[in-house]
Amino acid sequence: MTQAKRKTVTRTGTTVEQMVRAIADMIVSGIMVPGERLDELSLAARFEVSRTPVREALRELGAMGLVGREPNRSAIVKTVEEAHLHAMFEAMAELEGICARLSATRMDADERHALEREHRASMQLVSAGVPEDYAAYNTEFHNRLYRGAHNDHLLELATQTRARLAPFRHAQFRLSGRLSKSYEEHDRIVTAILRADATAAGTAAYDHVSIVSDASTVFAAVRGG
Amino acid sequence: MTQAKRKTVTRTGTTVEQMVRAIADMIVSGIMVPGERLDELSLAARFEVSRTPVREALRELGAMGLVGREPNRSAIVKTVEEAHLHAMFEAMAELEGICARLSATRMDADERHALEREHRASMQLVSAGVPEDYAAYNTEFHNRLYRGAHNDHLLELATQTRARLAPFRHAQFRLSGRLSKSYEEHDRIVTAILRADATAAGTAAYDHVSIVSDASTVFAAVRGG
DNA sequence: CTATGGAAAACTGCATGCACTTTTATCATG
DNA sequence: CATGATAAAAGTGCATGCAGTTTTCCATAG
Repeated sequence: MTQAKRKTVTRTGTTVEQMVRAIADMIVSGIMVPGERLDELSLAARFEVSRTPVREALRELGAMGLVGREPNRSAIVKTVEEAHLHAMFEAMAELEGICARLSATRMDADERHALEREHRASMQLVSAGVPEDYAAYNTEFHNRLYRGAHNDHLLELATQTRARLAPFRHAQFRLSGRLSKSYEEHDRIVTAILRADATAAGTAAYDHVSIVSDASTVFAAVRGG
Repeated sequence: MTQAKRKTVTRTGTTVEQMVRAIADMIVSGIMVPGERLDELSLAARFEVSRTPVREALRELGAMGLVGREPNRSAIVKTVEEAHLHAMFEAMAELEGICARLSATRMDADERHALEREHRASMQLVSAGVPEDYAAYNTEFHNRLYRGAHNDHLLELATQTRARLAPFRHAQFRLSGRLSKSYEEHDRIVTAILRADATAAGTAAYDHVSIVSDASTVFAAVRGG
């Protein structure tokens, strides 16, 4: 019974997958700082497994771009330096623009209704003013846009890029006034999509991300050095 | 000396990396067919290593999206089903469009000259009519576009998507007339970029990929079943 | 007090082995 | 002849161990 340790009940997947998720979370949530070393032995101890699954997890995280790896050297949390950060936000803006543009013409009735309903409901979150709650809604809003494009690969690219940007976008909703601004920007996107105005939707989404980018780079500069 | 076996001289990287490249090549070049099982023991024997590095390579290939993996089951060469194939080509077209659009305004003088020079030189390849040679040039042409956007993340997304599509684009240059058509399409893109006409460059690149998509899906249908 | 050399400690890369799961082959039964 | 049970074979998941590389640390020279 040494090597059976189903932590939770359901489809948590294999040990390695759990670790990938756990480590990715730690990186994305900022618990692990860029540049930090991820040595196999410590991680093995931490997760109470041997080095073999740790190595596989690191390999996968490397392929995901979250950690850097070179031969005979410890894996390190990837430093997303200023330049690349800007590149990622720009790419994100383009991707969101595409998704919104496609969503405008491709979303079916249910998707449109859901989008509108949830968006309206989010007004309450704005007045409540709890950044964490709004952040959670915001993620779902954007995912809805990605899915609405009805293109699995775009969904994958957008999700992946968003995950990598997460640590740098983390605190943006704490900035005063950002919450209601965000709502207004969402509103422009939603309205355009409901009108099936592809161009307007694309532009609105692009601008929305660009603004977030500006808000976040300040934060990144403070935090990343 | 059981475990030292530097195959070639230079920076081939670690054993695992070599294997990743080798297996990816086999998949991408069609030597391994979608659905084919990749069992660890056979691969280990084939590459004359133990199962450990094989497992890591498969893990990475899984993250790259080239092979499918589920617990306690052999990895299999991923079948890119019709639907997702279309999605990937569409995403590729969007990405190329963005890269070309950005290239039009961002390429520096050297990059523009190189683009023009290589493009002109490729005319010889067209008349020579060797599909393999033109395919190699073509890859470089597109990479030039991705790099010209001066955005590392877009470069990464485009490269990644292109790699996954490679198997389905493989035989397209064998289609009669495709070579010179490709050259003409490239010409439109190059001309627009040299004029710094972002919109035209974007559209031309988008159309170029869309055409390749049409040419390739036929092939994919035949090949993938 | 800073630079340098080198040995020890720490860590990675890979091989091997065992437990558990899936697949395949065998065979009895309707 | 098909069918379902079941045991053997094949294969995956992970632990452990050893060889080789990198990092750390401390003594010694400048």
